[in-house]
Amino acid sequence: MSHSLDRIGTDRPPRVRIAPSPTGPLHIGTARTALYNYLYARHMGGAFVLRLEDTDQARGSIAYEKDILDGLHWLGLRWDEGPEVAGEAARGPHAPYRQMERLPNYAAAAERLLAADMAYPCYCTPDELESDRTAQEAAKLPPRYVGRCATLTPAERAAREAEGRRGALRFRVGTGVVAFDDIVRGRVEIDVANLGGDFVIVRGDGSPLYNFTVVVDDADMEISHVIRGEDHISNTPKQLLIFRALGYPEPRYAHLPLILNPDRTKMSKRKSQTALSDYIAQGFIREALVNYLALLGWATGTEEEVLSIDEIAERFDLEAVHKGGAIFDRDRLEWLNGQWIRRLEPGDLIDRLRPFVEAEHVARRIDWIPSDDELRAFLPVMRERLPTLGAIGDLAGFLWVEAVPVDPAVLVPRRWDADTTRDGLAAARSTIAAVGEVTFEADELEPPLRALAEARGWKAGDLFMAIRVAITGRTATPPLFDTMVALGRDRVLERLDRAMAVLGGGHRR
RNA sequence: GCCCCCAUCGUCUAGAGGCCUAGGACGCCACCCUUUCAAGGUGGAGAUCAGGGGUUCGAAUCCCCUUGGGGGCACCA
Repeated sequence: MSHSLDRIGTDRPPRVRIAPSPTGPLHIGTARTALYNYLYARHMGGAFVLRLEDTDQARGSIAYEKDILDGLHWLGLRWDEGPEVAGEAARGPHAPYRQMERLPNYAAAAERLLAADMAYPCYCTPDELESDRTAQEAAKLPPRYVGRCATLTPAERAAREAEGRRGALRFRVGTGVVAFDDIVRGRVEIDVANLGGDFVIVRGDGSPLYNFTVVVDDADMEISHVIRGEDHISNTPKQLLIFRALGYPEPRYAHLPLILNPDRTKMSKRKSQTALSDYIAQGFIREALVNYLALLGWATGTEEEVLSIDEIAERFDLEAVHKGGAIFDRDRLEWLNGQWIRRLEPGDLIDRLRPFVEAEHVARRIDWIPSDDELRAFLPVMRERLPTLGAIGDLAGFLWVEAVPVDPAVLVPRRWDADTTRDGLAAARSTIAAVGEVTFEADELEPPLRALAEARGWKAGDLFMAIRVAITGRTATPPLFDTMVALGRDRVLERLDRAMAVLGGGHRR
């Protein structure tokens, strides 16, 4: 029994799948698993299937389903076969791709198992099960189903049914060792005795459970390679047993290392940001996320670091995937995000910035929304200063507000006092005012202002800093002259006046 | 408790017996560039390859043990 049946033809193009459960928003780990499946399919010229595992009706929701589908879409992971979405019909020869619509398949498979006595009805109550478990725990034994209903006679079953009890269906685990050759881990062997006894495959209410549906569906959909998280290793023998009981060929398995919290535990919502939608909302772009995720647990073997999804698919090799878990390193993600932002075409960057600019407006952090032309003009100095798209407000928000708050304490440069600052700003104002409205360019602003500083014996940096704070309200900004151009002559002069007013009276002369 | 898995700089990793006095990247530090902030460039600190035994002329790479870490043990997926 420890020998596998025929494998699905290894000579044919592989069929892989991602099978998310809509019980939460798309998790970054699920996203990576989906990506690896996608990459493997693309690399091998196989098919990437999407299946929704929605049998947990208590926890699942349509909102989560949408979040997951949108997220996968956003990442650019197009599935070759999958359920209907947003009015679009289901795609692929194995429809439906939603488990709640495949119930008859599970019922038929369950019937076969029951008829062959490879599964049996179990009438144990939750209370009985619970007390079994506590007793085992007290005796320091591993939790396991005691088999109370394993040998019920037809008469005994009938008696229970007559009492109105609805039996769950348990799969007979038997004895022996189940082994499989994992593509990333090599040979894995697990003694059936450690599976926790006969396990439930169909609930008392007739709904099927994960370890059962996954096998029925993977077999129906002719999935050849199951690429999933390492947390599924202990489920594999159970599933293999069902594949065999049903007479289905076994897929090959590849168990991916987990993505970890900084403390090396499995990445969780409690300790890390796990929802892909949160990363999207913060302004990470798909190119960076895909690039980062692909390189978390796998490497090209070369020193290439910044790669597009196509370049990655070209190089992808499941056998080179790591065995050890990897901590999610946000700093590295941000670096890659910056790399990719700088690689975007200007028009593309503007389109992607749009929602973030609008969000700033909605949050009333800016007074109006800049036009594409305004954004485009300032793009060259913005792009290398944006770690994420969401940083746009911090970086350039001062451009799109009526007035900027100026703190006199930061307005006065370190080496200057209030009087010098007032003088400097006044002098700068007339110098700037002298520059023509039409030809208000960075090239024309810098020389006269430098000359002014020199004539007055000021360090150019001090003068520039005072102007910077006066017109932006902050000490760290894009280059000053580009900033003045973006603001426009009138607004620069107006802000200088306002800043001088902030400094108050104390007329000197 | 039981079963399974894993183990190279702080982090992601290269490395598949001699090319390794262990390479790259992020982060960190310094310098350069520079009006601030970034970006970019150069350089630096940072790993007795978890520890101990073997095998071998030779081990980060193969084997064993120990230690450490993780995952799983549901009528969740």
